[in-house]
Amino acid sequence: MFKVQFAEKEMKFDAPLSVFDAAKEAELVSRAHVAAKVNGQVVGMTHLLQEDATVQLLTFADAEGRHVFRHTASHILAQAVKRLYPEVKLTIGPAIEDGFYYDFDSDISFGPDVLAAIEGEMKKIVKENLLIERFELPRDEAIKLMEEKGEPYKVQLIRELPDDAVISFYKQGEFTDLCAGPHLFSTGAVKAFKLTQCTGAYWKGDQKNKMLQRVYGTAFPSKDELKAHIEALEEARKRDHNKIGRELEYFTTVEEIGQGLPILLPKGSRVIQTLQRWVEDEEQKRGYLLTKTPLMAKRELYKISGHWDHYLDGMFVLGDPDDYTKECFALRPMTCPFQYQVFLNKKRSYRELPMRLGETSTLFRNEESGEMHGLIRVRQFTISEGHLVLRPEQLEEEFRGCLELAKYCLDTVGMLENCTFRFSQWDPARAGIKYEGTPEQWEEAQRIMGNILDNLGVEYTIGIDEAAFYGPKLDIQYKNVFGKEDTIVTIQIDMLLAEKFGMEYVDSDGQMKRPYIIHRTSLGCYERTLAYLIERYAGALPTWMAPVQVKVLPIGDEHIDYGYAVKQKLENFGVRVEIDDRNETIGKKIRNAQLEKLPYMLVIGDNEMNDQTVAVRSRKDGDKGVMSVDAFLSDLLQEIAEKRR
RNA sequence: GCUGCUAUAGCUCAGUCGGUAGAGCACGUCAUUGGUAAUGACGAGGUCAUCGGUCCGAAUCCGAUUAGCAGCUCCA
Repeated sequence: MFKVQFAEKEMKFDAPLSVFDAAKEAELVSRAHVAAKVNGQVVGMTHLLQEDATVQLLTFADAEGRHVFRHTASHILAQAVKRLYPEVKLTIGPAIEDGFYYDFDSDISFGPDVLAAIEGEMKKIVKENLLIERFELPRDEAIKLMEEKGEPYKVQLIRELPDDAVISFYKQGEFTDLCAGPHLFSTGAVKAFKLTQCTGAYWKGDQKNKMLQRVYGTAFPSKDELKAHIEALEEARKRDHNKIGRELEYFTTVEEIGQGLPILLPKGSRVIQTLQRWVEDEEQKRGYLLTKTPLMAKRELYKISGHWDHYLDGMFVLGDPDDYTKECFALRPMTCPFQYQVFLNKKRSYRELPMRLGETSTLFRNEESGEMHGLIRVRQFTISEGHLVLRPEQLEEEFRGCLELAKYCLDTVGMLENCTFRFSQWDPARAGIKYEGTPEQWEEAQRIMGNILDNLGVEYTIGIDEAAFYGPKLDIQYKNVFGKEDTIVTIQIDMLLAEKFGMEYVDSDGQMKRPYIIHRTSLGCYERTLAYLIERYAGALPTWMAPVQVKVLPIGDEHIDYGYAVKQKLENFGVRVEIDDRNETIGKKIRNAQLEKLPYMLVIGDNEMNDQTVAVRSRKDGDKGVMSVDAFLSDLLQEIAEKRR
């Protein structure tokens, strides 16, 4: 006799039975249940219960349930591929955030026609409603089975499993795959799926390995859900900054200038200027000292910092890096060693610390050709860079200040709610290769940072092997419309560079001490931020940062002079105004202004000119009625000052 | 850098079987003087990304390069 505790009720059983049967006995099971959690572990509905257990039934609405569902979809994909192309070798095929993929080693490339054929075969497999059975094998038999099936990658995976690993397989019809599972009960549940694309991906994610063919897909329990998902995806892609940023004339690129070197057009430049002035003012309020340091330096500087050894490939070098009979310069890929010179300018006292240095800093990084993406990944960019030189006891307080500033900036522009935090740590396996310093230094810095993050109540994930070569980071991450994540803000503790540059201060006891350094950004890279803002607001930026805030639309020629007078008045208060004095109908002018997504239109005709008023139309709410210029201006300035979203 | 896709007017895109290029928008001129998402007429605009090859003939087929897109890898 054993007890099974469901959320709703407790059941007692005499003989072992499956989760499905137990749930059936309890009258809890429905078609929607795709898997279960037994004592916290996700299992399939066929999992055998034979002792006391807590069982939570999972549906597609649960993240774990979705995962199981889509993992089965990936097996259906693999089965279809093997039916159509038996010579293709299987590798791995997990569920991911919005779907699943499977990597194949194949000589033929999976173009649209091939994907359509595979989808057709998958439909058949779903219709066949094959039962999915789990079985386990000892290692040698598992290897033998996969060798017989001609799956060398699977053999390799089995060989790499730890000694105590359970080696399980899942079989559906003629198809058997090495897999930890769990899976659905049968293939019939995968009612709606779509293969979305095929791309290359390295075996085991390593550039040195063979490139495989990765087929991406997504799956849902119903066609309606699939359709809704695809529509939502299309909707998101309409916000793609790379598309509307060009259409709305924020930026462009020119073949002759080169990859990763966008031209910021007047609108994009104005937004960045607005953000930059605001961030610089905000930093000034928070005690930052402004610096302006060179964009390049001799190779010797980067040798001291370690960049020459660690990141030469990523730098633009002017001259022959190996010819020591001549000077060799390199454009800067970061600001640290330049800004440190400010501290090093004279002997420093503990009384001067914390020293907060800020700079709107342009950097150059020679990214590989396939890495560039619109304004998000570029070769030249400008960041709100800063370095804080600290006494050790100031570290936590100053780290808090940096985090507060970053959160304030991200919140003000409306991005904070979609940010995630990543505690980026080193990988001891790459000590001495990617990372400098001793394990003791790393453990110390990571311990301090972990404590600070915990004390501040920051919810974070841990990213192993994501640290800088000189220390751990708190990276604030943001996703673009394709779901791809990049760092927008970073706060880093550096325990190495101060030593390399011989930075020290005279402490209260007269002893020379080594300072801690925080590297940080307030709003990150302006180009990247602009890209995310365009996507966040679908091009309709909040009034305070909109490149054009107001457009004056005179109805006829006789209203143009008054229009210019209104424009002038607003401009006197710093408002960014344009006037559309073309010989076009008012309908046309409104349409154009609406498509430009600017916040306010002021329509002026006889009535407004005679009464010294404006007819206000907002992009959001349409016609807002007639009001005096002063009343409009006063509301507008209020909105801008509050940085209303 | 790797895998796949793409490149025709400023923009969005047609262009059939290989026979020397077309629309809408934008732009210019003229007419029109208007009231909350497109007034009308006319006009100008292209070495079909670049270079090379096949062919009597290439926007079209092939190759390379450059640039753009998605993914992988990378991201101080």
